[in-house]
Amino acid sequence: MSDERSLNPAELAAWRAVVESSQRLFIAIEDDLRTSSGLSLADYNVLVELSEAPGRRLRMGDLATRLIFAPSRLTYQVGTMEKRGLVSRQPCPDDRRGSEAVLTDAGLDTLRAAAPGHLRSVRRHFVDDLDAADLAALTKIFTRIDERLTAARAESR
Amino acid sequence: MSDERSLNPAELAAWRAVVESSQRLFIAIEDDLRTSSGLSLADYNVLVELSEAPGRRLRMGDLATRLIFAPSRLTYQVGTMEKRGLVSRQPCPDDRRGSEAVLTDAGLDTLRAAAPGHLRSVRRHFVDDLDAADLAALTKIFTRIDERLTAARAESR
DNA sequence: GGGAAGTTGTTTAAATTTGAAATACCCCGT
DNA sequence: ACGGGGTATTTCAAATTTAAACAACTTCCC
Repeated sequence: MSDERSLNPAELAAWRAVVESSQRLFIAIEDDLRTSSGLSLADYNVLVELSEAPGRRLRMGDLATRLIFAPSRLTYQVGTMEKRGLVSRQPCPDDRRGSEAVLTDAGLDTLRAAAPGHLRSVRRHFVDDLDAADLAALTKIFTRIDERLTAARAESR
Repeated sequence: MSDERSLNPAELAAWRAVVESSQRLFIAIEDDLRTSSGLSLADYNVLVELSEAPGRRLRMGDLATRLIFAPSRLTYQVGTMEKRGLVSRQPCPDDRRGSEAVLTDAGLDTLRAAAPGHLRSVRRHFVDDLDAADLAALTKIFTRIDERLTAARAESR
């Protein structure tokens, strides 16, 4: 647009709205999840990813990528969930460096118990405020941003 | 929409797109800021808030609210910035319980040095992908979400 | 085959974030 | 003026996150 050194008011307003509101949104939804199920959003997302994966299991690296977690963070995260019996860890059959996180039955039960409340929370704080056009716009915009980021990341290697 | 227990595909797609992409977006922009200026996004935002405040100073509580920081987190954050000479802390004149964070000249210089690069980064990863309609849509949507959250928070007290 | 080079995960220590409790103070009603 | 009930910020310990250094494999390429 104008000066490439700064942002015009419309650009700045959009950027600040996204930064601040998304922050508050995630906090509100995580608070709901914590009080209704005792799970953190990270816990929940691990359970979702594993439950959707074939064999209810994923390589640590895959899981880390999907969750956008640094490797050591995932090691810790899965460690705490293992202690609580939600997942177990198994050595990877074909690659002995690797290990897999596996969803336990208890983990699946926990997810099933937590999901309705969480989805209700997402609906209440997010979806209910939006019409179909809004949803489409958000999906388009954030998908595009993500593609660009991925492309940029690929370049810088 | 349909079943109030879950989300339909369009709703789920929008939610996941926002969660994942915004995450990656913030990480990318913070990485840029870190390498170009050595500041974290939290550092930067503190500097921005103080620079825009009358007298370049804010009560700790106000600052915490604007940054969406828990009080003790802000105490720590300002502590590290004080060590680096970016801000100073002064007792609040009219309320002896309180203290104010004050932007130092060095802090302002640091902000001025960091801002162009940061804004360029925001432009590159975010603004450049969007047209005026996208920006307006984002501003509208996230402002609405924020209003609802604030209303909900007010209710629950 | 042998080893250099690259992967995958974990470990460690340090930095950050959280949450509860402590501290210091304000303000209102008596 | 005094007590009780808030409010503002810090302190402290525990939990989480990060970054760097490792250990154990795999892969490539000769």
